[in-house]
Amino acid sequence: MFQVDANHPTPLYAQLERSIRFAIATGRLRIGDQLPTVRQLAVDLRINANTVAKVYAELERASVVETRRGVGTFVSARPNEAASRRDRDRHLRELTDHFITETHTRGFSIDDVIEQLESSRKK
Amino acid sequence: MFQVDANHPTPLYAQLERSIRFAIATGRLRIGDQLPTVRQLAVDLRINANTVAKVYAELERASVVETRRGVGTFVSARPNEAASRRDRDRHLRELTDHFITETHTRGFSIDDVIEQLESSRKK
Amino acid sequence: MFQVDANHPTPLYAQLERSIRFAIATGRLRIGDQLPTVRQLAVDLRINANTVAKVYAELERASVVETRRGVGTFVSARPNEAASRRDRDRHLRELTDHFITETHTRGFSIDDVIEQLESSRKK
Amino acid sequence: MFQVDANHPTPLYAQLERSIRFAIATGRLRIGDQLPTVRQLAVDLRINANTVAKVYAELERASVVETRRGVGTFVSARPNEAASRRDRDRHLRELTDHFITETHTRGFSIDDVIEQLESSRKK
DNA sequence: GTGGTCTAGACCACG
DNA sequence: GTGGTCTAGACCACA
Repeated sequence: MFQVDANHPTPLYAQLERSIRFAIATGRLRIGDQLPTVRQLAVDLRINANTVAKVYAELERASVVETRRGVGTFVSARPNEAASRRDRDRHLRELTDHFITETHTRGFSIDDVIEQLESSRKK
Repeated sequence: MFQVDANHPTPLYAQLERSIRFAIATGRLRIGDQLPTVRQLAVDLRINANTVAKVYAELERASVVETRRGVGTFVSARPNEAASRRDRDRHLRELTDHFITETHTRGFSIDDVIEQLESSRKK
Repeated sequence: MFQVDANHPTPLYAQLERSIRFAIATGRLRIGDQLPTVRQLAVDLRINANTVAKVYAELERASVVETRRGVGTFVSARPNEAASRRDRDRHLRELTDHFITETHTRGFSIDDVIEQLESSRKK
Repeated sequence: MFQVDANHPTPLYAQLERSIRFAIATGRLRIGDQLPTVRQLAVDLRINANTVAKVYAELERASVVETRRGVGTFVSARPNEAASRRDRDRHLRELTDHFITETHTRGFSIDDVIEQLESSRKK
């Protein structure tokens, strides 16, 4: 559901927070949906439970999620659709920029990459 | 020329390294081009010169740039690609497949991605 | 455990890196052993903690040590030697021939050298 | 005659000074022998003439060499034999320590190295 | 004037 | 308490 990479220089908590916010912004998580428990998510992502708890707390402070004691954590925010569109664009651009950088490091040009993607599209 | 954002949770040095690699990947920096001096770039980006120096050192370790003592820092020639054509193709396919999966998880189609890549190529 | 000399013209970080690699090469540090903490080693050697951290980071990049965040730094398993027996032999011969030439230029015989190597092995 | 390595972390001037002192200490350069001219040595070693000049000046200040204007630079020191012996030992030890570290980095044990050296000795 | 090294000290991420 | 990041500022090596 969410992804974090311990070797990525971005702090784990920031990766996770962003990942959750993005899932909500794009509708993969909707208002009222329950998030995984702190411990479960920590196990799934192989990170420390404190790190997950910190992110949930931060999201609660921002009114993005709501914690009901003894029950769980739920999505409370109503994403701003306009902002979401901008977020999507920005996010796609970041992903592709990083991909371009990474493939170039390994010796491939943008043209190589586009060609490969087009052949994937046809399939 | 390069961009970093002190408020972004990704470390400044990682942002800058990526930014430089991206400039090379997209052809805005070419082999032999001189990079800004350590101190000048530090002033431009409003970050510490040590942070810039760290990035240049890291890029030199990776043979992306070459420093000539007392002269400056330059984009170095790309190392020879020793792998066979077949290995290269397989490698590119792996990278691309991984990228498609990642973007798809986030709700982007292959067409979205190709469009974004094309726009990077034009710059 | 490790030695550096602030008056030696070789940079401290280079002295320390070599010292740690030497300790591993001679078996005084083994796979899995924990290295001193950054701050402790800085105190012991009377150098700045950043200098130690730089060395640990460099050794990690070279896969010589492994750091576990919030835990410590450890000697990592040696990467698999992928080269064939034949290539390895040739490589070792090249290194050794170069070394013999270098020591001979400075007036040492092969016997002198072997004797010195034996004494390192015993430690 | 002398060796310096621009990629070695030790400053060029220190490498060169040491190299010259060692040649004198071991008798490869004797009292009255002429050293190469600053410019010639700079060309041979592919370093800047200022660096060579700086070393010669330093050696002159230490009365190791003597410069006769318009003539050249000559060895003036009488090496201390006892000190020279200690220097030799220390030097050999440094060389072998570095060699052990380097070969270990490339996956060879001290035993591998000794074995290779012994086979070279027999030839 | 270029990059490189080192320091002292602050603050952060993680377990 | 562990390592990581960043800063400000000093001094050095080299061209």
